[in-house]
Amino acid sequence: MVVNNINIYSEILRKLDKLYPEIKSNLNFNTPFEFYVAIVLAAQCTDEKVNAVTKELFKRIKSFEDLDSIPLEELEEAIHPTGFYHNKAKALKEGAKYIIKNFNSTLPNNFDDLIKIPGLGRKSAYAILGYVFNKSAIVVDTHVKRLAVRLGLVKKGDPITVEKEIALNVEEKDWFKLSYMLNQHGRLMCTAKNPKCQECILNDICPKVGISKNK
DNA sequence: CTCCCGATAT
DNA sequence: ATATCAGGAG
Repeated sequence: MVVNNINIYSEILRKLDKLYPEIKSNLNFNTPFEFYVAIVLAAQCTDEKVNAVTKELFKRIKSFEDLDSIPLEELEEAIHPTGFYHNKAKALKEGAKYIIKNFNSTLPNNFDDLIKIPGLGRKSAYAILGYVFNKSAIVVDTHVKRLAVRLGLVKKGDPITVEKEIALNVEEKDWFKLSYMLNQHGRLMCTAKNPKCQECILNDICPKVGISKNK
């Protein structure tokens, strides 16, 4: 523990907690199955676009069996606006098959099983653990990665480094909350382009204030 | 590392 | 016209 120095992690947690007191996914879902579909579609896509698509899609598919049996072309058409639709449709159907066969049609609640499912990488697996099963998880998406670099928490922004660094410096009970708050702050304030540094609650502890003025 | 897609910004 | 943004697979 550093004594004569502020802990940047507790400062971030304290400040961002005022802005984002409640953890709520930006993806709309009512069941574990729906979150699984939504998180696969969310790859390289905004949550808003995913929600626009799933609103209708969830009326037609309600289980991994439904997903397994829906014709590929029909699924591709339904998810088209989320981009990468060939990949995603294939991933969803292969994932559904895998879950039916290996996990008795039930979404697993542990990382080692989730990461085996075709189409789920680390970010999606941890998002499922956090949002669906309320387990501790560090969800490192592009926003969390960007903020971790800008705030100087890591030098290298690859997701595993960010995960390790947060795990090392933050109590486990705050892992999911911290990654959630960094995600929200990245979406709303510390945007990729033209971050609003002047209005940012973290601008007193951020080494990168004014970044928008440069390239 | 490249490929996968498309909307929006510049 | 070209750049940027949003993960995973091979």
